[in-house]
Amino acid sequence: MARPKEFDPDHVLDAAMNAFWSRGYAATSAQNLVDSTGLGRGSLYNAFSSKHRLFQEALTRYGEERTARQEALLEGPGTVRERIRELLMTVVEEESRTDDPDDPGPRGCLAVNAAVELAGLDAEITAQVRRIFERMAEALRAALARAQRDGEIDPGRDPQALALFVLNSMYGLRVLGKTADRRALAGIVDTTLSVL
Amino acid sequence: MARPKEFDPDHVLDAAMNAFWSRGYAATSAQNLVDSTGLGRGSLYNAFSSKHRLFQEALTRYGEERTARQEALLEGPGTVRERIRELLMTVVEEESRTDDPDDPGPRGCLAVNAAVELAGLDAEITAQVRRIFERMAEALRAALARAQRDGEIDPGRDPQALALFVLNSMYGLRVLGKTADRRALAGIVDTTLSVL
DNA sequence: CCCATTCTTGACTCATCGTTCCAGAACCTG
DNA sequence: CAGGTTCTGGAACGATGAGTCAAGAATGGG
Repeated sequence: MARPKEFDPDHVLDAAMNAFWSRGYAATSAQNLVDSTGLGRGSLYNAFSSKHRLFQEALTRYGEERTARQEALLEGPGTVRERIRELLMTVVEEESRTDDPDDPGPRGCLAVNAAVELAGLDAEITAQVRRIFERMAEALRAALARAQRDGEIDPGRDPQALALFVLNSMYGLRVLGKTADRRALAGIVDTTLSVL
Repeated sequence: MARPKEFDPDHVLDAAMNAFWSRGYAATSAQNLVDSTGLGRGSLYNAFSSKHRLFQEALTRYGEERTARQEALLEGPGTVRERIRELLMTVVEEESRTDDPDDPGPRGCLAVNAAVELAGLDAEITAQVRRIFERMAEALRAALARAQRDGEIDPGRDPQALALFVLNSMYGLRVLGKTADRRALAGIVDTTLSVL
């Protein structure tokens, strides 16, 4: 009934997501998005209406992907402590700066970046970020509650409080990762885990 | 010998600092800076050369002020645990969102905001941020080492590692503060302090 | 009290911003 | 294979970005 799209919307969203992830929202121009997605301006605006909406869709996609992956990681085999250590060490690896001077450095977490850049300035995006944060907190809470049932962790502790504590450490790593080296970050992971 | 400046550079820097703090670097326009400082465009550029340099000077001023205040807080009376609790609870208060819908929400920490927005894209600012982070870590390390000498904390622990852990929690609060409420943040502070 | 110097004001430059528009191409249904 | 519809590529739009500049005003040393 009409001409079909020539692009895969998910690929385009991935490309846009990477552009926003590397530069941030404000510093990513429509031209950058045209270049990185390969679409023409018309197609891009026809499909996504505006830079703002494109960012929202990219952030949603990021949130789905990430939280799903991290939920799977937490539900994997081994003790919950081991699972949480792996979760945090994945962040450490992602944030570790290399010695290559051409390396643009770690990109952090798109949701954290969006929170810092846009929370308070953009209610919609703030709400999206909150949903992502809450979903991650819930995944951690469930894992910790499981550890309590299994006798791995003191059942007297508040699993929700512990979950927020771990999440807080994780987001701290996203910030300190901008300047700290891998050893320092790994030490923080050790100290964080000593609470559990 | 020449016409004297009609403005106080420190006041102007404070005004610019607040503008950048509220909106971020990229989203703060030269016009915003003209409006918030009250200077004419010419005077602003004559005194600070460029938006980038103005940001650097504002960030430097922020770093001096903040680290000095936090060093003083850590060196104050009482146990080091109490001092660190007060430091973290100050952050919690700063980041606590009110129920007022007109409240633009917490602004976070300018150094953390700069790290997230600009690290990897701007080597000079990344270096400045690193200096601020390291100075805060050192202040914490000194306080923790003092607590060890005083028998308040197990002298077997690595004070540098503990300092980075506390700093990491603090920067995590700057992120989670964008969406979490005061109770959640206060709980994170409690859990963080349970390590010491 | 004049002159070299620096500061102030705001109009101006020109590049780039996000977005719109349009002419042609591609498709599906009938 | 005609007609209705949507997609494509890129030119064009008005607005705004960062930064410049020129003309006048304020200063203090000679």
